[in-house]
Amino acid sequence: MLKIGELAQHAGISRDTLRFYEKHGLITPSNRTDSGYRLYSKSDVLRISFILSAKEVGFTLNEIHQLLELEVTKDKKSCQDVKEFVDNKIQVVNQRLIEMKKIKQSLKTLSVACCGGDEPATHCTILGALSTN
Amino acid sequence: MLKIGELAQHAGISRDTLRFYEKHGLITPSNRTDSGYRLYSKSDVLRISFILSAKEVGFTLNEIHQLLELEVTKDKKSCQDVKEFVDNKIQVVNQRLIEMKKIKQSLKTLSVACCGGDEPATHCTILGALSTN
DNA sequence: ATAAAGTCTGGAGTATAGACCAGAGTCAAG
DNA sequence: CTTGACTCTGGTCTATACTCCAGACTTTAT
Repeated sequence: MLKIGELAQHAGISRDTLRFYEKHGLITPSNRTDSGYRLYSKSDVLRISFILSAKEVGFTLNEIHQLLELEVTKDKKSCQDVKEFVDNKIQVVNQRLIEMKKIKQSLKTLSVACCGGDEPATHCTILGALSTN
Repeated sequence: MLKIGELAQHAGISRDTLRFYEKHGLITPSNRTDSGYRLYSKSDVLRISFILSAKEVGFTLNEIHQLLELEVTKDKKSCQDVKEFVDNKIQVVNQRLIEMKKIKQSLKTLSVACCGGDEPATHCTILGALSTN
């Protein structure tokens, strides 16, 4: 079990951020010491790592909350509902992947095209790089 | 030349957002009518589309501003500086691509694993899907 | 010619995601 | 057994990226 400072350091975020996530229902420490210190388990660590990945990918904390709440319990929420929600998120991710590859290509063009040559200046701005792709 | 409302509709954003971007130096309409209405050219449209792509990819408006300002003029800013900046952004994009693919895999697992079967419940949450990847 | 729709500037308000601080209690080392 | 590092709660503050007026002017459609 990790104390808040340990988890924070491990995850590369601040203690305040962990408490902030807790206040917004994204994570609750598995235990507390008698004196009230938060104690985080391995699965808490996994959960935090998911939250950070999802954030990096562009999901809001609100969306991440929804993703974490998803549970196909077969009675509470129909499997189909979950599937729809998730498939929708997959579409979003796919769209972002496409955008990301476009941007990456432009950046690469910009990176290699302009150094040490008489490249036309049109390739030497991000917009120039964009329009040649 | 497009008026602000036309460009807004075309780009799928609001007029206010366009004015907001202008205020923050991301774009300036190529022209104005005599009465002061903004007029946007084709290259303005391209610029907006870049801004939106870059935003989707997770860059802040500030970073996008920097990207748009990049110009290898060989005297003002050394080519090497630009290259470093851009290569750094490429690294960021690459990292996000990795995270994105992880998340996508988890979502896919979640999408297919839980409907119509006696799948173990551990596969039916996002964290369950995550840990099996 | 007039009404509706669009645009202008300037400023205030909102949502998100934290960061920071105060005052009090807790723990670990010397 | 005290000192320094850590944690607690509750609250305020900040940056980012919009969003929404208000009041005035312009354009477009009938």
